[in-house]
Amino acid sequence: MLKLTKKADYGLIALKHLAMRNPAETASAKDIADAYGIPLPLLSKILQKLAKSGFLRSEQGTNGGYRLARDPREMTALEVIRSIDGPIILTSCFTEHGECHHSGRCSVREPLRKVHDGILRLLNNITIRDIASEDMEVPAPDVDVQVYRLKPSGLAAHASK
Amino acid sequence: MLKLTKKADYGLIALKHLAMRNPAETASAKDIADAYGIPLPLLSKILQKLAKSGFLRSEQGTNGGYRLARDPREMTALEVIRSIDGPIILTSCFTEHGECHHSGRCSVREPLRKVHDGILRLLNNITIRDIASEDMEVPAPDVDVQVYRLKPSGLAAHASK
DNA sequence: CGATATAGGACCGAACCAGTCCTTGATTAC
DNA sequence: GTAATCAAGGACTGGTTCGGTCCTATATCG
Repeated sequence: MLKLTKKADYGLIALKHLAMRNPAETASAKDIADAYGIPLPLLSKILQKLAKSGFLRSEQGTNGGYRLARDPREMTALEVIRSIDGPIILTSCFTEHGECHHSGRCSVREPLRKVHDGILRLLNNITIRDIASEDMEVPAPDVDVQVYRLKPSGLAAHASK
Repeated sequence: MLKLTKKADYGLIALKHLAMRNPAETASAKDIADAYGIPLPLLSKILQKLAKSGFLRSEQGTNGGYRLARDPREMTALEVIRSIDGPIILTSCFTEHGECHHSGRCSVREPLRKVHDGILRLLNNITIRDIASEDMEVPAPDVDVQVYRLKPSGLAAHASK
């Protein structure tokens, strides 16, 4: 039902945390876990993944921890989420490389691919730096270019379970 | 991992199917299930839900079945998905009504809300009619307004599990 | 009546998510 | 050298959700 995993959340939180600090100092997994109430062993694995994916540089030993490996402006939410959760697949009809195993029968594949690409684009246009900058009141321009043509009931409507 | 459920897929497929037929005739759940290889009892419940949500009108008895209850231009993918899968919540930090139970600690809530709204907008801008029109090569204009500013590696990159 | 429909409750296996536990190994402080 | 502090990573578990099946009840037409 179109939800991000908590791991992805935690990963973004951690990266934001690191992006807002002096890049010279490291923060340990425990520091971050404590700061946001995230279970330490869980966060550890997320940070390990982010390190392996090249977002973080890790330092072992006393006073070790993690620091950003790249400029936060060069880390998109899309990359981060993909590195933690794996590829984003809107519908099982296509993997990120395409191909539906249902052959030609899945008639909504192409329309949904548009949505899929739109979501990727959305996530790709948000960087860790955007997230770390406190005043997201003025969002990245091209994220909000689209006309907000919702009907009054649109977003407020709430489908009962 | 940001995936639509198969139920939502099936629901969209069914609505598209109905939208492309003569609105005077009904199609039974079995017809649709057979046409797309969807398990009948599963599809039945989806159609029931869609009927209860006002997308379909159902007719029981021999030669019964389903027909669209409204103009397909007035049914958005967002409404359909919500009616089948329930509310879309990008992150557990906020329900569709807002409110994070982690109080102030979840620092990425606001940035993610932008993504969340973007996705809703995306889905809200696609109608069943859009999906049913075969030539989606020319997509709804405001869905694709955004600049496609992906780095070369962007969409192709594939995060290993 | 009997065939064909929808309506809907109960149930089940598999997958995945979130989280825990435990061990290993590197680095620094003492 | 030893202890403390850190990351690395494998194994496991409880819970939830998803996808799907089964079965019964009810409505409608021939």
